[in-house]
Amino acid sequence: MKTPDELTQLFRATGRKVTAQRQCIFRVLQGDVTHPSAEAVFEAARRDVETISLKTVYQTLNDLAELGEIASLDVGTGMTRFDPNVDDAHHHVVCRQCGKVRDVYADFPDIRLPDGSDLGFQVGSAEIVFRGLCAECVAAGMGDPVAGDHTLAVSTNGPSGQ
Amino acid sequence: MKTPDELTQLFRATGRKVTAQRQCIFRVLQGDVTHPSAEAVFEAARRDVETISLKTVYQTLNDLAELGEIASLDVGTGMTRFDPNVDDAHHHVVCRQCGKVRDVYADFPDIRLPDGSDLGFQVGSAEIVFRGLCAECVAAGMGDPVAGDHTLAVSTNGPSGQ
DNA sequence: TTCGTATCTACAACCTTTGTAGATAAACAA
DNA sequence: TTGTTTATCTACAAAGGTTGTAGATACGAA
Repeated sequence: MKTPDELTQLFRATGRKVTAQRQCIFRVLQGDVTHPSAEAVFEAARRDVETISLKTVYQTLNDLAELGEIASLDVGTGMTRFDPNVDDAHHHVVCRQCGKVRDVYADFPDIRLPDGSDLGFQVGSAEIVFRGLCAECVAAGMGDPVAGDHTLAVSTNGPSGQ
Repeated sequence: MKTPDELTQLFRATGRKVTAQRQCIFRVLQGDVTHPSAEAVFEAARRDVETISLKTVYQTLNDLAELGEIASLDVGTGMTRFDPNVDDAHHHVVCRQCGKVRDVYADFPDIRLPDGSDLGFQVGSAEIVFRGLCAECVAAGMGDPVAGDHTLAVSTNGPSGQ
């Protein structure tokens, strides 16, 4: 994701207006590695701009995703998560217990559909989601990292796949 | 997934009752490779049992998932998809345009988090989702298989990951 | 400063999924 | 077969996340 200043320019250049609410969201996202939900961005932004509305957060996040400045991913935690990191190809690891999401910087050059197994699909990208328990949930004795493999998900909305 | 008869026995053995509605759902799922949504199962089941309710479909699908007979996956199409195939380890390919989901039977033995990149996570499983355009959408001229990589997702709810 | 227009907030609606209540029917024993 | 228990059924409403609408506001260029 670009810096708040660069995003300001980008928004103006694309016919969008730059408001205090939007700049606040730019700052909130800057350097965030937690893949926050819209609600989480809302909570954080509200600490700066008390009157910001959830709708504005959704709108701005969707604009940023449309511009390719952030990626929206659905990792099965019930809500869309937003990833400001779109510059480096990466995958994700998700905690089955608390829903924590982190980037995985590892290259898997072999992830390619073998010829004949594409069922006619023109495949453009591949994503890997690792599932298990984060350190905190392990320490809390949440048990088997595989057990209860229920209702999970992954989905990206980056500029060009990853 | 087991056969409808085997599922009938399994349901009884686990203290569940077997109704005409449930057996209808068993039959609908049998051999289905489309990864139907609850709504799709509902539509199909209603052709057999006109009075079935959507709630019953959700209830039965959740029961089947709990028993490990089907997997629920969230591939970012907005609703949970259900996969009767839980016997073979596999991954998924998703059409960006129409939401079609198909199984991918390919083994990727290298999909493992390198030491030190797990961020403290105890990883139990990994899923790969391939995204692109299905043959029909390619024929319909839906364009770039990568463009508009918006709002996608993947999530399994199998018996023990994959 | 002025004006046109995008954005704001508040509120309601949407969609998928789940909870509740009373009616119904499966399972099992007699 | 009949009766009894109890899970399941349908219908309805509600939850949670997300998006549409309307009028008020404020950005940004002249």
